[in-house]
Amino acid sequence: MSIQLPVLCSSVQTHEPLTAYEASELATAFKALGDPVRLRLLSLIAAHEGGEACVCDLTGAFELSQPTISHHLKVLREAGLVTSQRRATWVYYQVVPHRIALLADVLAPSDDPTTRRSHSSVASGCCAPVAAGATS
Amino acid sequence: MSIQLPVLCSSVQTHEPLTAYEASELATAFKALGDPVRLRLLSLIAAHEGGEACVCDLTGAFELSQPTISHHLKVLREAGLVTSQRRATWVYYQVVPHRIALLADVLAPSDDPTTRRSHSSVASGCCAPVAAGATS
DNA sequence: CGTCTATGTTGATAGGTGTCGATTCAGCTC
DNA sequence: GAGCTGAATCGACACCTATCAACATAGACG
Repeated sequence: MSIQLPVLCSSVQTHEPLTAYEASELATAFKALGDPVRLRLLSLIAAHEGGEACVCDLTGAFELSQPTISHHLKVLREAGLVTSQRRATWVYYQVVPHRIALLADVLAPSDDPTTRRSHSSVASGCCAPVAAGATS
Repeated sequence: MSIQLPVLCSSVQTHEPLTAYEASELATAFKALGDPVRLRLLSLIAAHEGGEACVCDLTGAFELSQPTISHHLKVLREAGLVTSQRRATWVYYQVVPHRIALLADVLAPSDDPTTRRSHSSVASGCCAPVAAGATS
């Protein structure tokens, strides 16, 4: 259900243009970010105590119905940007930091590789496809 | 015609959740990135000699009509991610590096502010709205 | 088991988006 | 000015998406 996002060697600002495949995978993630509600959901989850939040913590922040919030969370989940975890009656969502950091790296300028931010999973898996462990 | 993108103090991964306004402005930019064609256009322009490319350099890379490419370039331009410049018969597009770097910063983890990437215009204008000088 | 609460799913609908062909516009060259 | 080339715009169409109300599902609790 979730996509596989390749770890990239090229950045948007490198001399190596993105391949059609890379662009296609990345676009799915950026498209998920391309909605104000989902951006706020993401930051709300990250800002919430313990780095996780249940749906009931999130719906209150919007004047939207619960199914709509649930829909947006599904989009984020299928883009691999968050994971969900059921505990008792509640479903808790957490962000996937390395996934978001990967997107940041794609956008970051690459003219200064020495100071280039390196994130564990990103650095270790460069140029190799990495299965994104999203929720089942 | 172009949007104003505020320089943010909060990141997606901070304890400060995005405001509705910030999220709305950012979403416009991320939405522009949420299409594989536009992502490739962006990287093609950046990778092109001199950091700029005319439309005729770009259309050849896709099996899409010229109006379609022109449409995608317009979306990128209105999102403030590229600027255009007419020289003689040709129109040259260039990326707006600090704008893309700003998006990278929003996504980048903020738990380590000392190593946080700082880009000229971003760092200098923190928390103040910055007019994005896109093409007229 | 029945009920209650919290989430997810479905179906419907209005509006947005990507694409193209046809046309128009801008600037060069003759 | 006429004609040519590169690029933008327009109108139309198919497809996608955000949203809601209604319903279904999962687990807790009596």
